[in-house]
Amino acid sequence: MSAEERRESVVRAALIEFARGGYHGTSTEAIARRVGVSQPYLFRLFPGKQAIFAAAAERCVEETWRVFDEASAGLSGEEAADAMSAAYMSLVEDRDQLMMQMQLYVSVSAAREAGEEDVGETARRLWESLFDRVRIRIGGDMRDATRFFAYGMLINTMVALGYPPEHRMWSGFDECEEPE
Amino acid sequence: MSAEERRESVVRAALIEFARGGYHGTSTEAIARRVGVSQPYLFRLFPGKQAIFAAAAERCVEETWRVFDEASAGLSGEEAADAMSAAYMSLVEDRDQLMMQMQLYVSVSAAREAGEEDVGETARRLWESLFDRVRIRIGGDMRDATRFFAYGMLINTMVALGYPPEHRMWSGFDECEEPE
DNA sequence: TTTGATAGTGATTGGCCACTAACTTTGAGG
DNA sequence: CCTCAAAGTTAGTGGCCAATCACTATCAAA
Repeated sequence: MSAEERRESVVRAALIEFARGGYHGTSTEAIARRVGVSQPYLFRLFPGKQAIFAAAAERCVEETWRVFDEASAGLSGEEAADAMSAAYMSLVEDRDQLMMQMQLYVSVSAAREAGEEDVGETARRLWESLFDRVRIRIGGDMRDATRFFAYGMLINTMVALGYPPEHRMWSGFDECEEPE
Repeated sequence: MSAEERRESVVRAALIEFARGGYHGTSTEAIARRVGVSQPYLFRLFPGKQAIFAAAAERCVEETWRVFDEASAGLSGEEAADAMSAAYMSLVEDRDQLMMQMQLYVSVSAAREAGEEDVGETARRLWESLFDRVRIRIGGDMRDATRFFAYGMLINTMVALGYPPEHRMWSGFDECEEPE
């Protein structure tokens, strides 16, 4: 397998492992095991653990946009917002995708603590790129976009806490999304 | 200083350190240093690192409720909601309080990975206790409470990402809170 | 002044983990 | 068949960290 293909599979594996364990709670050993490769080989493909995390984070955000983009293709305004809401709700099935998002957000403060300010800049760049693409798609209004992301962040939180879909804590979402 | 008083100061120090570094990114050494005590002594006051984290998490949630409770004392319905929104907005100044919340949420998935399912149960208990107290205070409606917490989670995220208060990313919040 | 309980420390240990170095395998092109 | 580069491994290192153990210091009551 070519180095480029390996890097791709490392990113996929890393996204899953980091999503579940967080940056410090995930060993490169665990990632390597999931890829099916020896642990030191990761360091031939990436300069270090940080770089693997960064690649997984970027992949996560791009993947999220891909889901939004597909769901709302050809739509705009409120229709696009509804389509993307429904798409995000279905992402609840994909815990890893959502948890990787949260891990990215919290990792910024840990990195700042360690003096790595550029982690924060990267994370904000990713956030804004997603935010603005969504905002444009639903009509450009800042408040609409903010509301959209607010519910998104609550969904992330409830998935993190492990609430099953039928739990009463999900019952307050029926105003923003009534699929059928 | 009595053991009980020491435990209290450990909880306060732990909240700050865990908020900034996350569970795995924070050493008991760092907590002890902040308390001004030797690292092994922590293990006389608490059975282990997990217990310190749990105590800090519980403290964090109770403190958040205290802020809400004070801000909305004697109010109800929309007035209470507005007062608590404003109070939460002012909590943005207290990064540690907000970040500890997020660390609690993401720690659940890491704990589940490690087979400690009771961490999730504890976290959900804390979440629901806060959620329901707020919900009652603002009138009891599930959708209102969900909206309230949705914006709260977005605020947490933006604080985590390190956006200063005057940044354009905060401009979408003016529908839910117009202080003066 | 002894006694005993409680507060607190220094030294250590065993385990994990990111990362390195040196070596082996594989396979496509001449 | 040979060669050489790229893919991949085994073995190891130094550092950190949670937890333990054995010890000291303080002080109030008998």
